[in-house]
Amino acid sequence: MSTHAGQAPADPAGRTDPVSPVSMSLAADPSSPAQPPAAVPAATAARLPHYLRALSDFGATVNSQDLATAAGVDAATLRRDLSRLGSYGIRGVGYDTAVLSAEISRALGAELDHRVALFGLGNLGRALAGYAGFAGRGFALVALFDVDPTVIGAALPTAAGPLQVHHTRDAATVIAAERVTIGMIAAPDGDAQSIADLLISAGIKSVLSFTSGRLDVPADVHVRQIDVGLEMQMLAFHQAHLLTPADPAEPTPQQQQRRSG
Amino acid sequence: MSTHAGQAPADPAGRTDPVSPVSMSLAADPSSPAQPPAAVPAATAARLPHYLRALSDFGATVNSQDLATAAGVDAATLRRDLSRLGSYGIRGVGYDTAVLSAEISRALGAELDHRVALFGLGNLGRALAGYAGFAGRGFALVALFDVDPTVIGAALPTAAGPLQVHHTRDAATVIAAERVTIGMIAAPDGDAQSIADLLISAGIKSVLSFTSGRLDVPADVHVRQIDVGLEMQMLAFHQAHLLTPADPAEPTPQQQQRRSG
DNA sequence: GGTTGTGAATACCTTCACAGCT
DNA sequence: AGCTGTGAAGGTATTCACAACC
Repeated sequence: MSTHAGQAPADPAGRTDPVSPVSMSLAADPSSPAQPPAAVPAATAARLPHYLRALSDFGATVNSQDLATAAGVDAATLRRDLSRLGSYGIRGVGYDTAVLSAEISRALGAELDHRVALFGLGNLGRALAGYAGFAGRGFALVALFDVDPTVIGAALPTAAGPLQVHHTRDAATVIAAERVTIGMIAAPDGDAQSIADLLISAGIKSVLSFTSGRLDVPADVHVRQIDVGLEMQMLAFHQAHLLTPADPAEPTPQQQQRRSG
Repeated sequence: MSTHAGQAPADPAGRTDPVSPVSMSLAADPSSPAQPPAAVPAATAARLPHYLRALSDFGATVNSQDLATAAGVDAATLRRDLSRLGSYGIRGVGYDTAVLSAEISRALGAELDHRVALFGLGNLGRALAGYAGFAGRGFALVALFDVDPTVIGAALPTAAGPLQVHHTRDAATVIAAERVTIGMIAAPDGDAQSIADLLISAGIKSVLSFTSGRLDVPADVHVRQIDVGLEMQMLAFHQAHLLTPADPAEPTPQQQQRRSG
């Protein structure tokens, strides 16, 4: 995902993609009378993590222009996005990075201490287990599952220390005991749906899957999929049509200018 | 990314996010007089890979409703998307899966035989090297790079056979010799920009990075980023605001109905 | 003077609904 | 009868531009 002329970056969704249309708020409850707390549009929500990361590149304060550039979006878009979380900017000055970080983190639910279970310990699964980025962003990897008898029971190294591998069939018990809130699926494509079913019946509402097919889940379960092949196809698309690089919504704001080519 | 009430799936861009706004076509060449071949909007482009994958679930023909459901989008959206590639449907019948696959593949540039170089052979890099999905989708992994002297020169197993590891500093030469067209970065965050610089000077226009920070590249270079931590933050957001699951553009169309909760 | 927050304008995407083809 | 392709409508998101404020 890049943008046009080397200036305004557009999207996020990018990954892959472009755009996700559905906003996310008022729809659910027909009984709420007045106005719901506010409702952050999906497009904005997708950019918040980018802002949070970009914030770490700055000192005590930032103005919208600089932060937007670092995050790969338009300054006006950034200001509108942030204004949806509340008025945390100071006119004539900019944003206090500490305050803003805290507010974005709060909006992202960072204080909820999410506990993650990982299914599938092949190459990718092990790489994920070793990923150090979890703890730093408020996620704890607390359970590992696989169906291969040669790894079950073993203690696998993870970024936060070794963790014992359970059989997938015991997932319900372990998930309850470990108070898991997020499931990650790094198993073969063919096993994904049954793992998803299992997660659903265990009450998990958030799933991150690295598999390819579509997962069939109830409407209240949130699935995000990371598909390397799909991302590559998207790059191939842009390579094929050598057009002005456009950012497919994807969830990945991108680009700026710099060099000239 | 899921959708609301358990019915129409929305987005794609998803991954990450919602939406990418920029379309992609006419902008580039001010010299073309009449109408450019057409121009596929970014939102549509992001969904094409999903259609392609969904197509493999069907027999000789499919109608828009079934294919849309399988791909996680609205039937009208699918029809409009496909109509942008040309008129490959048959009224009263549906789409011929073979014809449609071929057309989508062509639009995605599948016949271009993309050659991929991978930078960084840690856990993630090795997992990617072993990823079997490349060949099947028209990508060939042809070069491996790292800076660790203990792996350089070694032959690392990949899905398509062992490949020798080169030092990153020799990338320019190897990229030219192997006619690489796509670069994948699985190195530590701090090394990403210098690798990107190197790719750019070697003439690479498409980059898929698994790092976190923003990569600074010229406007004609297309970058897609896969950031696991960011995806997790997005899940956390939805978990925090237990709203109607909305699909963040992301580049990932999703969901349908099924069970009820 | 500088910068935010936001009304208004614009662009884009999705969805409806149906004419037209098989 | 069935289904695609698309005009038109509706909704959402981005961008401009400026008033309010520090």
